[in-house]
This record gives sequence, structure tokens and C-alpha cells, in this order.
Amino acid sequence: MSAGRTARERARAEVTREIKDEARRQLATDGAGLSLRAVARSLGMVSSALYRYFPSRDDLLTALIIDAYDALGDAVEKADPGGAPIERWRAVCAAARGWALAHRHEYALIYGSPIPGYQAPQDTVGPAARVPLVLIDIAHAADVPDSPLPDVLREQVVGVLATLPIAPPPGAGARVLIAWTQVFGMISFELFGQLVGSADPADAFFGYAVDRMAAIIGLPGAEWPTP
Amino acid sequence: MSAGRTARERARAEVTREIKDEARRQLATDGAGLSLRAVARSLGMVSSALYRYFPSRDDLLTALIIDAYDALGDAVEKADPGGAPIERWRAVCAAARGWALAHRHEYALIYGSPIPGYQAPQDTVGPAARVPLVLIDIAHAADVPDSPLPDVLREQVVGVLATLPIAPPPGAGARVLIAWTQVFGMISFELFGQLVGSADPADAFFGYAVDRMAAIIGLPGAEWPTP
DNA sequence: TCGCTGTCAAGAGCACTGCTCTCGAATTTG
DNA sequence: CAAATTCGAGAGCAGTGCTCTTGACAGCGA
Repeated sequence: MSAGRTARERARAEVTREIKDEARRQLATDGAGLSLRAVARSLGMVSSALYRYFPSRDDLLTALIIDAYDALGDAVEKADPGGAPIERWRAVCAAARGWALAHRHEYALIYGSPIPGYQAPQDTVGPAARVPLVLIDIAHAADVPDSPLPDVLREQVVGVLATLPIAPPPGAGARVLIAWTQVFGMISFELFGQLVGSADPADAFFGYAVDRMAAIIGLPGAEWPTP
Repeated sequence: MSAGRTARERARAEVTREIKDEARRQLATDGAGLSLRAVARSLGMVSSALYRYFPSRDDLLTALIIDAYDALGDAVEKADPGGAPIERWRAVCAAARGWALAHRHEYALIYGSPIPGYQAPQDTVGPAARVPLVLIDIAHAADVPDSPLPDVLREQVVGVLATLPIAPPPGAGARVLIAWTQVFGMISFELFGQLVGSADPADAFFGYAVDRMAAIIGLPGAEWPTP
């Protein structure tokens, strides 16, 4: 990004990037067990030197998590074609699943079980909100109707929507919330092996469910078949 | 269960149980970082002695995973009141969430991201199938109608249903699959902190979504409101 | 240009981990 | 009773995250 002025700063940014890249690489190959020493070794430096760039293993993890949220956000936003809401919905869901399948360990980092001794800092909520934001924008653009909600849920949804620049009706927000948890529930099930023996590979099931969710949200063009 | 005949066998079963209990306890308190040495230390034995009972850390993990699946299965089956399908559905979903909230680390063990170097053996699929089996039984008992499916998905669903003693129509099976991934997607989101700032606490949202899913499955008494 | 200051890589070391091996002691079996 | 099996304890290996100290280098003002 911004080329630091002094040579030191540029070198520092470069090394920081190399560390994260190597950590990502090890995450992808050696399973999810991220070892500081292994990363340092593979970079030709000694482990203690790495602490100049990341004060602890958790900080490296946090950096990777934020990068992962942003990468997923980028992929989803780039895949949004605009235009017909139902097409946007399908494209965005497929992009989310595609990114998850291509970066399963990074996906596990952000949507899997929390790391043992790790507590996600506040810095992650911004990047984490990018995907749901796109989903809400689709519902908003489709001018989807309201629907009755239990009071407690209605208050919670209204509270969240109040922080956004766009404001679909609360019922639509709740239905998007259902669709959102559905989509990522399916992706997690597929990636974490819960679907082996049933709907695995899950392409057909995913597409089918995505269309059902479009109907739940109320996107025009998505009709619920017969029953 | 079966009291082994010899004193040795009884002692062995006893110690094995104590190890698993202590491991569960540490899982619940110290986060998810399970340490063989810590378990052994807390039991007043030396770490190497533990290997007489579990040949590796992964085997201990496997035992805990199977136990967790069975505990969840027990909780869900016990909560099934029989009678009206919609009531069964609500009770079973609430029981699954209740168990997950009360045993979050054990839940993470079975529905979270896979353990780094760990590969789940075949022994887990039986206990893992207990919950979805109950869900399918509810749809079957409700005599829920079929619905059109894409060919690939239809084949996969038919393949799974063929292995079961009961056989609801394929469309119903697919809709149960949606509901299943939805329910556990929500539980995972709630437990893994993805819902903080939106629908957390998730009681209201969970109940709302469970009723929506009942409507999708087609359980009588569950109507989709207005839109 | 010299010298100061802050940054960096390297190494040793601590406490911890999973796991293996060996060695006596206890217990079950023949 | 003797032989065979099982078990707990201890030492030890290779690995981990992390801290501290040491010495080298770069950038700055004088």
C-alpha cells in the first residue's frame, strides 16, 4: 500500500507481509496448527526475531483473521453483479462458498470454533460485517416487505439496522439473518465434514438452499415450489 | 455398565472413565486446549501412565467426541415429547441448543473446526447421526409432502434415505437437511460469537427461526406469516 | 564527518507439550 | 507356585510460545 518514507519502514512492512504470507501458507498446508518457530524457520530467521513484528502468537492470529475477513469481504463484494436482486443473491452466496472452499483454513479461522486461549479483539468487527452488509443491501434494493416479529427480536433487529446507512424493514432484517446463518451454516457443515455421506459434494444442495433462502427473504423471482 | 469380571478390568474401566471426566472438566474450564500431562497431573498420575489407557492424544479426543455426540443424542431424544410434530420439532431444537449452551466446548469439539492434525474415525458417524435421525422421524411422522428437487440433490437424498428404516419423500428429506443446517448454523454462530452485536442473546431469534424452519419442512400448525 | 539513539537479528534459556523407552512391581493366568 | 501379562514411574527427546541479553546496523542531529 503506502510506501513508507524511510528504508526502515519499508523493510518493516515488507517483512511483516512476508510473515503473514508464510503463516497463511503453513495454515493451508500443515493443517491449522500455526507455529511461530516454524514460520520463522521457513523465513530463515530465528523465532525471537519474529516478536519484533508481532508481540505474540495471538497478534499474528488476529492479523490473519482480519485479513481473512477482508479477503472474504473483497471476494463477495467483487462478485456482486448489481442488477436483479435474485441474481445478486445467488452470485454473492456462491462467492462466499467459493472463497471458503478455496481458503478452508482461513475460513475455519474466522467461522470455526474460537482458538483455545484466544479472544477476538474489537478490530475484527468491522471487516466481519462486510458480508452481512452486502446481504442486507440486496434485501434493501429489492424493496422487500416487512413481516411480523416477536418483540424482543424486533428490538434487536431495529437496534442493528439503526447503525446502518440503509434501513430495510425489521422483518426483512430478521429474514436476512436467517438466510445468513443458513448460508454459513451450510458452508461450515460442508467444510467441517458434517455432510459426508449425505449431501457431499454440496453444490446441488447449496444452490437449492440458496434459492429457498431467496424465497424466504422475499426476493422477486424466487418462488417457493409447490408444497 | 458391565462390571468387568476381574479386579483389573474393573479398575481399568474406572480409570478410563476418570480420565475422560477430568479431560472434560479441563475442556470446560481451561478453554479448549486439552493437555494430556495436565490431565494426568490432576489425577495424581504421571503422564506416561495415561498412555496405557489412550494410545495417543487423538484417541482421547476421539473418545470425548463420541461421548459428546452420544450426550447430545441422549439430550435430544429425551426431550422429544412425541405427539404433535410441531411441538416435537420445537422441543428437539430447544434441547439441541440447550445442550450446546451447557457444554459449549464439547459442542465445539463436534461441530467446530476440525482439530489441527486430527482425522475423525468412522466410529463417530453412528452417534453423529442420532440428531438428524430424530429430525427426519418428525418429518416422517407428520407425513409431510414431497417437493421438486434438482436431480443431483434428489439422488443424494434418496441415497441417504435408503439406508434408513423410515422413508419420507425426498423433497421432505432435503427440506429437513435445510432445517438441520439452519439450526446448527445458528447454534454455532451464537456459541462462536458471530452474533454479538446483533441477535445476542439469541433466544428470540432462535425460536423465530425454528418456527420458520417448521414451516419450510411443512409441519402442520406452522404457517409462514404474511409475505 | 562523528557520535548518539533507536531498531533489529541472534542466541540462550524457561516452562510447557506429546510421545517413547526402560525398569521394577503388582496381578492375572497356566 | 511359576510364568506371563499389565501397570505406574521416571528419564529423555523433540517440539512449542515466550523472555532476556548481547552485539550489529541504520538514521538522525551536531
